[in-house]
Amino acid sequence: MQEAAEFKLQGRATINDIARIAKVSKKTVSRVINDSPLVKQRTREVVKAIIAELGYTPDPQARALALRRSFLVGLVYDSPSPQYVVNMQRGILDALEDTDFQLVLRPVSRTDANYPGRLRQFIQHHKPFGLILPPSVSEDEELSQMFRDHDVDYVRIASGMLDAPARMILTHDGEGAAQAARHLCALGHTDIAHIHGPESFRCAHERRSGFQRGLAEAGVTLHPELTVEAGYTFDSGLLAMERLLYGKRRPTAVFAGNDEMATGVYVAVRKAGLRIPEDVSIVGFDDTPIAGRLWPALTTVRLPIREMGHAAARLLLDQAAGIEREEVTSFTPEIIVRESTAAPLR
Amino acid sequence: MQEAAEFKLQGRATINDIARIAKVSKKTVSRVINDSPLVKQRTREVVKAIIAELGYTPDPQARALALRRSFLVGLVYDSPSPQYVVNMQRGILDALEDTDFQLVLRPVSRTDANYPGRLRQFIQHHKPFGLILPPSVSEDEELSQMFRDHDVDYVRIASGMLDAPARMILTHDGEGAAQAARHLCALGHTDIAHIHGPESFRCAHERRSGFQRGLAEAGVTLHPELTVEAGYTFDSGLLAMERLLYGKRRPTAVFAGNDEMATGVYVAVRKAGLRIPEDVSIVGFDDTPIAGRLWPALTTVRLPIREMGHAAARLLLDQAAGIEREEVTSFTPEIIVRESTAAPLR
DNA sequence: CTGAAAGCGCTTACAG
DNA sequence: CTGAAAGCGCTTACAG
Repeated sequence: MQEAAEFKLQGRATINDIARIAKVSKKTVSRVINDSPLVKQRTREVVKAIIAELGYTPDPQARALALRRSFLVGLVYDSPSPQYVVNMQRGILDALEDTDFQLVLRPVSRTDANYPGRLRQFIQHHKPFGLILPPSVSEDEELSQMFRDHDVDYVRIASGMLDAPARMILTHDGEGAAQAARHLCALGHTDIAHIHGPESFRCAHERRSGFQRGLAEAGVTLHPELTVEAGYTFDSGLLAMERLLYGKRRPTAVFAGNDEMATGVYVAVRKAGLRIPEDVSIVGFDDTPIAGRLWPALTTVRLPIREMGHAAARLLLDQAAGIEREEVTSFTPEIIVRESTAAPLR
Repeated sequence: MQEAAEFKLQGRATINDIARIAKVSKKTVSRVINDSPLVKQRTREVVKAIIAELGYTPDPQARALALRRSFLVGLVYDSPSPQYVVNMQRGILDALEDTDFQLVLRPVSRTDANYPGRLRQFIQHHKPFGLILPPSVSEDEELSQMFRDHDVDYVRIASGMLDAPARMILTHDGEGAAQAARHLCALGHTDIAHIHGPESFRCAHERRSGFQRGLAEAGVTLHPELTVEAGYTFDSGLLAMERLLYGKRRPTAVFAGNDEMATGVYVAVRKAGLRIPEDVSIVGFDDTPIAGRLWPALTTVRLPIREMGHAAARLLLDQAAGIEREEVTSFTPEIIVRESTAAPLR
């Protein structure tokens, strides 16, 4: 059996097969697999050649058991926008392709008081390799503390510097919002409204203050009665816009805190019998696929969500490889002018 | 140490802790965990009580190694519609919640000739508990054969009876398409176009033939020049509609094979300066979230995608539990009449 | 109905 | 630079 296996392997090869054929110990094979420097160059080459020849790949379950750490990367999200989630998934999968890591989905509800408890159970039980946290999950300090306590790697995607550079993907949401403001002011708008996301999302604040800053540069002020809070969802955007349309001063332009809400704004404007952009100009945020599918196509602030997901996963792989990282990875959004904005009719 | 652990466990409890405290062997604890009938009632109760008290849960990595099978459920998809994918994920996650199973994402490209090879590598390597296959991946016979050869459970979601009932979620796409036809005919349309999905998708055939059948009932025929193929994507839907609008006979109503393409149809109609539904009535298929976000809201054939995902995951859990299933699980779509359809102006 | 031993395929101190 | 032994936390025949 021992000898026969050298020629014909039943099933997949194991570390023992490699060791036997290479005439070294399993330990040495293990060292080669794990890129330990403590292996003689010649030995390493021989082992690698045999690994390649047999198409051997170490069993992830066995490694997980021995390392007390699985090869799962969890995406923990509570995003109300499905488009955001899909794009992020794509980016992460791009980075994880051809690695041993698998992406697992962990949607959570921050309104569920026990959501950190459920997550703790998940990490204790499945010992994920790492976690990726988009907003607003990324903004929960207690959660990150818990991950550190349990020694699990994570990357936070947020619009503020909440953590060490190696654990952060920083997005300059404020700058993107300021661009939206400059665009609308340049067109000549002065009665400008802003529908922002929920107070519980930090990026909602960033976008609002960036927008205000941009307006201020042009000498325009954001009136409180033209500033309304919504929930980053289609329905809440629609409702918020209806409130604005029937308020005492009707805006000629609206900046919605994300594309989902902007989509709701479209419907409210249409239902009121008004035209886009002639009667109302609309700007969104994110540039999710829906932006280009609307008619007229939505002018929006593009956040490269897929690339952000890719970068977050890369960061996790770097942490594992022990690569130190001093500079923070950051993304600055950029306005994409389409057809939903024009000069006001006056 | 041995004794101390009885009172204070460092880290999480293991099967050894349970066995020691219950004064039985690990094997007996293992039997209780795996619901073996070969345990005396009294013993089972004692062990279960201790498991509950310590909040013990068996380590998935260790079980995976011993069972040669992991606790991952893979979603293998090539759907061009992101909304479809998100809904399906939600349904699967609903069913997997509070189980040990994790959902992993395996997007594939059927145009990549080596895609079965990549999947084989995944199943050999990660030994997933089971796979869920929505269209069009579900329609690949060779793939299913490979899964059977490798002894991995799977569930196919398709519009035809391609497999054993225990491995199928059947959708009656043809019936849904027939409803769309009846709806348009009842409104008085006779010049009706159909933009169908790619020939490589079985459901595209089903929808087309069901639509034709529905039209035939009302004595309406589907003219070849009003039948065009597209790719189930927004862009392809837009292009297809433009071809129809500038063809020799302009339809008063269009049935698009999915909502994504219907969204493209909206834009083509708008760009041509025509109104919805006055000049052109539009019907979609799927009832993804975008249907309700369009203006006017899209009349579409609702396929309960989330529920289908849930049912597929349930089927997988049933297979694992050894539950035999004779009847097939099936879903019949239903038309949701919204605002994008009306009588032709004539 | 129950248990002692061996094994799943890796890695981790510990020696040398 | 390399190896023999023990261990990660489970399950699987095999006995009794």
